[in-house]
Amino acid sequence: MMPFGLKIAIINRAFRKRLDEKAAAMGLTSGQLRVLGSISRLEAAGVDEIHQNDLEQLEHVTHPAMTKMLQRLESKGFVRCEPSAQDRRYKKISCTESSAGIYRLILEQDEEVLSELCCNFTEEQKAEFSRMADMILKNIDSESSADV
Amino acid sequence: MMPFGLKIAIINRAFRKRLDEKAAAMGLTSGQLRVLGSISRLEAAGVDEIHQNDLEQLEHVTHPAMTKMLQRLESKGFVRCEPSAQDRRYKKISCTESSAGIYRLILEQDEEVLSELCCNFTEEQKAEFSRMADMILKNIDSESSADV
DNA sequence: CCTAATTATGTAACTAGTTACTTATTAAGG
DNA sequence: CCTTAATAAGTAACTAGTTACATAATTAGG
Repeated sequence: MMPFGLKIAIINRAFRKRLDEKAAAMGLTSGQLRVLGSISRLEAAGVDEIHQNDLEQLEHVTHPAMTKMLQRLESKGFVRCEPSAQDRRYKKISCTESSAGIYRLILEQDEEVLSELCCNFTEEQKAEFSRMADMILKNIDSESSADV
Repeated sequence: MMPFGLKIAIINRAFRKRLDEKAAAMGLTSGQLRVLGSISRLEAAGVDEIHQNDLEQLEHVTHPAMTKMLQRLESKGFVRCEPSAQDRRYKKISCTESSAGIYRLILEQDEEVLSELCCNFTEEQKAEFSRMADMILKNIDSESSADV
């Protein structure tokens, strides 16, 4: 039997690959699209100032990973980074005009790829699968916030 | 709602992180452990000569990724690579004594991590989740083998 | 107040993945 | 046979992640 670690790695790679193909049309990678989506989501939620830290916690990535990701996105002109006025340690992050309406597109393409991978699922199975993924995420979140 | 691409990326990172902690005790990373497991699995299945190509197809990774992975594993002394006698293009790969009994350990630790992540699942839910992952893998496999 | 701890971010060096290109060996056709 | 195709593996340059360490700004204690 194939270990679960290998299964999830393969599924993750397959998802990324399919999304990369769609993202390339916008001059982006799947990872950049994902981060851009997270920024848009926080903006839509009404967060006044988005900081690098917020994105790291949301995506469960380390500081250096997000530092470099934002540097790439900034150099491509998709996000803007400016020092926060209140606390100069913080970096205030925002989407530029280039990435303004991109969020809906991201969600659409994400849903398309999921449907491709789950093409032999019933609607009920797809919903159940999504619920189970959320249960795992809840465990991961509670554990990482518990290590105070 | 969080896009599925982000969900699976987070779950994959969480799985890798937990497995990395266990693998570190053996001087390995989770990725190296995973590949070592795949080699052991092919050996146990009675494949006479394991080639780099076989591992790439099994793990759905590109040639250069596996080339470097095997170079790292070889330099650490966990695998042996020798040119095949039949066809000198092929590289014959085998586990060394250092990694002989490691397969059972890999499966145990994989199961442990899965149980941690699915701690709020019933046994039935865990089995159902595994079945669904297999269904997705089947789609991925059939698609990649169809592009002849 | 001023030092010390905390916190946000940055940098270096590494593992792990990608695409694109090169090399070497075998297989196939004229 | 001998050239050409196909195939296995390697290399270069990049994205994306990790740990460990450095830097700068704010917060807290004495």
